[in-house]
Amino acid sequence: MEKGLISVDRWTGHSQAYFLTHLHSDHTQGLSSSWAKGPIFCSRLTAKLFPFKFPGFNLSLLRLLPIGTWHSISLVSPSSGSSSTLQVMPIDAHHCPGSVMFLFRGEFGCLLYTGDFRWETTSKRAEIGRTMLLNALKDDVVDILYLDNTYCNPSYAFPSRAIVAQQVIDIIVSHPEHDIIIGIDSLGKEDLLLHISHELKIKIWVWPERLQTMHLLGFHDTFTTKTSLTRVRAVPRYSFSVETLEGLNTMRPTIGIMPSGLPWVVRPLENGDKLFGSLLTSRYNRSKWSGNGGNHTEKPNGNLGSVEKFHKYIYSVPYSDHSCFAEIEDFVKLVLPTNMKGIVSSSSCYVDPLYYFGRLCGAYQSAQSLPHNKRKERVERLLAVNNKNTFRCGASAGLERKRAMTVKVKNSGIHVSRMSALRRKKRGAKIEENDRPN
DNA sequence: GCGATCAGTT
DNA sequence: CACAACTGATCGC
Repeated sequence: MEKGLISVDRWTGHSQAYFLTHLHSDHTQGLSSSWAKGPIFCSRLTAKLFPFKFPGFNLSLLRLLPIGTWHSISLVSPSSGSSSTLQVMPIDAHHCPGSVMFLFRGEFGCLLYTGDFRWETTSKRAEIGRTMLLNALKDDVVDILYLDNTYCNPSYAFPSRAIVAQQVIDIIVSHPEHDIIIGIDSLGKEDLLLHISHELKIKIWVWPERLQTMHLLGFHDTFTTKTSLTRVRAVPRYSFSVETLEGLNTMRPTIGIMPSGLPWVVRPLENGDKLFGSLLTSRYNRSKWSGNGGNHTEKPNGNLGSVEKFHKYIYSVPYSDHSCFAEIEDFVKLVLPTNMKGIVSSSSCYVDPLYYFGRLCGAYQSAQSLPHNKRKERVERLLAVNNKNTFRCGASAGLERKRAMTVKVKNSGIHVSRMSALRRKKRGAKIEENDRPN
């Protein structure tokens, strides 16, 4: 079976060029310090952060692509030996530092791979990104849009990060005598922390490795590893728990703030436009929260909008680095691709973006009715993408995936996974199964 | 030691 | 219940 000439966020196969959208670990599975299969194309900031994540990596493999400009890459078809030129433009994805989308064009047509992205309409930076994309697309039709469909369901609605950042300020200001703990990952949410620091004129504690990352990002004055300098600390999300907060509160009054992409599901039939979400595990829900009567229902901060207090020490705020449904819709309307695919299929509930946005695709009907779309097949032979979205597997893996295949629920657009819980994790089995003629 | 896979965490 | 992102154990080489 012919392998893809290029790979996006996919590191286990063999390609001639590899593209990295950003440095979160679910996009670098298979990448390591000793990985050396070929050139990696990424943004300048990702390249700067790269050696910190993969010390000892052969940096001569990295190819920096300035954002917003086209670059040509020569590829050679392994089967025919003929060479072709691929053009690629990285575009700011507004997901985390260094994150980009990749716009490709070549003999195969025009592809846009968003990686993880947030498409806010309010900020200056978002406006620049929108203009950049429109300029890049002005002479092209996107044949296939590979879309971050993490929250591709109208149930997912949350405000812009700027609004939520202000909500976080309100929480902190309303607790002047408390220490503040904020859960973050190894990359991302820097803008939130900078906003807090700027508004409240305080430094923010981070753990030592995170301080190094902050320095690499160019933030030299805002962050500290000295706890005595500030009451606001950003801690690893995996060390942020109810138990942690309860332990801290035996020493000093402390509240936790979790900026989370957890589902902020609109429940129109319940409490009007109130937003609900949860950062609590089911274990905790059963064992402690429900047993603690009434505490979580008090609303000491009536003006916090969708902020939800789940625990006497913990606030969850809908600060998401992925696009909400309305933003995905805006994006699709802007790009108007001929066809599209979701790149996230790890959930037990996969929503095909075509269900919601298919009518926006110019050639959607014809693409669906044609038994063989030659152009699409050419495209798919060229491009191998990450394991959330693999189009190519060996024959035996293909058989396995037949068994684990998803089932399309008629008229719902929701594919209910039949994978066992064991096999459910990020197998990327869903997308191409529905594209292949049987 | 390394990569792949799985289990488990918030 | 759910998510994205992450850590850590284990296994085969």
